[in-house]
Amino acid sequence: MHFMRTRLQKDDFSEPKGIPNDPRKRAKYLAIVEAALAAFSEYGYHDCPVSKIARKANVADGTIYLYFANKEEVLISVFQEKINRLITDIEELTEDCTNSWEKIEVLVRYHMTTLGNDRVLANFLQIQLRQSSSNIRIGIAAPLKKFYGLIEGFVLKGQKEGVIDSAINANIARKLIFGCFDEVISCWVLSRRQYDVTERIDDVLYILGRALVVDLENR
Amino acid sequence: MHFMRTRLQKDDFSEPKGIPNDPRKRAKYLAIVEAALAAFSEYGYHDCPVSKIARKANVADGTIYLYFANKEEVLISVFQEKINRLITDIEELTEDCTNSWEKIEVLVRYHMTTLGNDRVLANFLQIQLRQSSSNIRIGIAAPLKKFYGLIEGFVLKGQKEGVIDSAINANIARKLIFGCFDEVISCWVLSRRQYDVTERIDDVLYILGRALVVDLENR
Amino acid sequence: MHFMRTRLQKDDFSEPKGIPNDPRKRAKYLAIVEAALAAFSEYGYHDCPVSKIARKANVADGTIYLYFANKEEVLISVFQEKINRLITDIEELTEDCTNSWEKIEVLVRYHMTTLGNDRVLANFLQIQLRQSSSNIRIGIAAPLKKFYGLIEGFVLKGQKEGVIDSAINANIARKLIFGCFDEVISCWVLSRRQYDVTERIDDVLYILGRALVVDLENR
Amino acid sequence: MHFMRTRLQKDDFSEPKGIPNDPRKRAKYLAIVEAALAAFSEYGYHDCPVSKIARKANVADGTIYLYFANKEEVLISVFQEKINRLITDIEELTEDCTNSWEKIEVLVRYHMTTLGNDRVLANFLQIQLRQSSSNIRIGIAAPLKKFYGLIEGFVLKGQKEGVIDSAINANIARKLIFGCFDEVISCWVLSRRQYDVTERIDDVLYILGRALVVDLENR
DNA sequence: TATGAATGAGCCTTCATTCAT
DNA sequence: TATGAATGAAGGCTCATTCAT
Repeated sequence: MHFMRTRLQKDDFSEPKGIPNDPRKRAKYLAIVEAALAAFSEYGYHDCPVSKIARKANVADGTIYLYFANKEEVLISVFQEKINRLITDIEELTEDCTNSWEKIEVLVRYHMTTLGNDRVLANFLQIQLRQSSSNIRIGIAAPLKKFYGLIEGFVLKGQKEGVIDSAINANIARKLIFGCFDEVISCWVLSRRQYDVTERIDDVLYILGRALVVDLENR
Repeated sequence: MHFMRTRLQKDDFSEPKGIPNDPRKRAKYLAIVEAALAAFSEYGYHDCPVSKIARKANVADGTIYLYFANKEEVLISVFQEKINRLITDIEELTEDCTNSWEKIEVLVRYHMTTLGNDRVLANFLQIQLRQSSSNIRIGIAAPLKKFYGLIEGFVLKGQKEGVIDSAINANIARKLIFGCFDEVISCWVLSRRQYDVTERIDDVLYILGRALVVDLENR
Repeated sequence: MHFMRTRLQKDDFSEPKGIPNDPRKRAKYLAIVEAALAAFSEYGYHDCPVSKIARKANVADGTIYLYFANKEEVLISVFQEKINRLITDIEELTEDCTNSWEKIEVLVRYHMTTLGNDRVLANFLQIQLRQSSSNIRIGIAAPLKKFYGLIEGFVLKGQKEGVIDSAINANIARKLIFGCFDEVISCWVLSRRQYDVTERIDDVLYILGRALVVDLENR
Repeated sequence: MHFMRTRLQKDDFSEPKGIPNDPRKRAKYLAIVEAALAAFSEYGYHDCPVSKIARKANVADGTIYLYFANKEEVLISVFQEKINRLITDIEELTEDCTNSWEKIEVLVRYHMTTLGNDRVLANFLQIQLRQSSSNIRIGIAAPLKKFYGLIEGFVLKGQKEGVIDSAINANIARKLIFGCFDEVISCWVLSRRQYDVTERIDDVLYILGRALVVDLENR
């Protein structure tokens, strides 16, 4: 039976298989995740047969289903792996910042540099991930919220610290920040022209600084 | 790069079907466009069979292909219809503005109000449209660029007028503006919680004003 | 714009699947070939859905596409299987002939007997195979040329041996021979009346002998 | 209802519309026949939509169905028009021949010259006509039989006259003659190489003469 | 009579998923 | 655990035919 084919028959009770603990399994799990990242980037989620992922991961098609419930879960897992890594890195990098605006600067700089130097990852996160059914959106929601929360936290903290204008709606600020670099990177990924997005980072930070930081001239 | 995945074996003899002039045909063309908008919003582009559009438009499946070359072209046409309408409306509404920042305010306000009051349209523009293959992205590029150009034009003009900080990269400003309301609306559409995005307009404009406008305190 | 007018510009990289070596696969490949032969004969190529072949072969529709690139390739493969068998058999049978006219006699006799005793095969080779698009004609060309070459080779050799009139254009002779038994068998297959074509073999050989053989009365 | 789509529902009682008497109608009938000849030759029967015929004939798609019951009948009518013309011409041309072998010579010469100078007609008669369902074969049978009868009549008469070997089975002789020039012309039509088939006529007649004519050396 | 827009049945093909080995 | 051959549902699209005008 092919019961995953239609949403209606979606087995709501299937627990997500999750990241295996056994290190050997974990290696194969990660191999599939990396292969999927590459394959989705190359072909696009909807035009990427599971068999392409399997081939890139050097496993049989069926093996995918020993590690993931279905194709959607593969996409979700790729996102989780990548976004969690981003979050961890940013948390680490921002530890030593003197104020929250600086943390935002570090975040934007790190995020844009990371994606700007990894077009495959950028393509996945900016483009392929959006090719999603509502199932996927649900699966993505939690880690994405965490990433959002990270940014919004910086804004709120910055407001408490007095570096960020308290009149700003922090949630909107988060959307401004995210929306801004998201748009910058998306345009870059989709552009035929080859240019270096990381060169845009200062421009982005300048405008975000204007938008957020109190007493701008004294920055 | 994944854009070139399919060679565009362009059928040299198929004239683009475009918008029919004959009013009776035009009516059916528009009926299909509206049906497709609704169907894509409801099911998502990839999970929406052409037959669903046909049913919503009260025509036979084959009739779709008298007006559109294929399913992709339907999506593109819906986008063109809608974005052109938005552009026209905004151009009209901004005619009387005294300065370019005001124009941006009108644009943001109008855009957010329009989508905020039409969840189906918002879902289509913010979510379904992004579910696109590279072909679709190409088809969408032109009118989208026009919309982008409208915003960027306001920014540039504002800089000449002295209302917008000339140190800002206008292109990045465009991405900030677009990225910001885009993110705000996307989150709203995807949110389970029912709230009124139009209530966020002032917050958005406040932060965009900070980001762009010169001499903010004296505004 | 009509980017995607046709689904697939035939994948130029798809290697012809060919006859599998793995004996288990080969068995299924042959099962499909036989099923296709029967199905094409029964319904005619253009009126024979792939699903009919699958059903006759006791496989799922999709399985056909694990062995053949498309429906056309199925037809081509059936032809290749059958014509190659004919060629091999004839080559073997004609080894011991004392002269080339005898070889032609054996060829005609064997061909007409084989088809005359296998109406399904005859129907396929004489009728269904001709229902072909130019793609199919191209796919068929090589083995057909081999069969033609076999006949023409006999004629040429016969002329050297002095059994066949050297004034004859060997290529025309090939067409005479082939055209003659081809026509005889085609008429038989299409005829409602049930008769035994093999009874016509001697008549065919008599007239071909007149046409080709030198010094007929002394044969 | 689309009841012609499947054979089962074929309306056996629909009388063939036949050639109209009204001269104005007859002109349009012939226009469609000529357009169909060209269209079938160009695209192949199965790859030729009725709309292509209509366009070539400068009529609306629906108009075809005022003159012909269905697409099959169009093909049949083209064949009838053409073969009847051939038969009439040959009957006329052979009137003055001194013996039946001469008549056969005239027939072969005329047939091969006509088709050899009209690749479109040749393509239709040799290739497209064979792309036929059994319905078409039935519709074609009568005029084809007449053509066959013409040839076979010449053979029988020639045998009575003593110019053609009486030991020959006249029916087989007919198949030899027809099969031979049929094969010659088919190969020519399908060949990429551009050559002049009419130059093969003498070769064909030489070999047919050997096959049929009594006392060849004294010819 | 002529038109051509509309119909909708039907088919080739893909590919997520399963399961025998 | 891993394999990969097999499955078969599903959908985009075509086109012969009809019928309202």
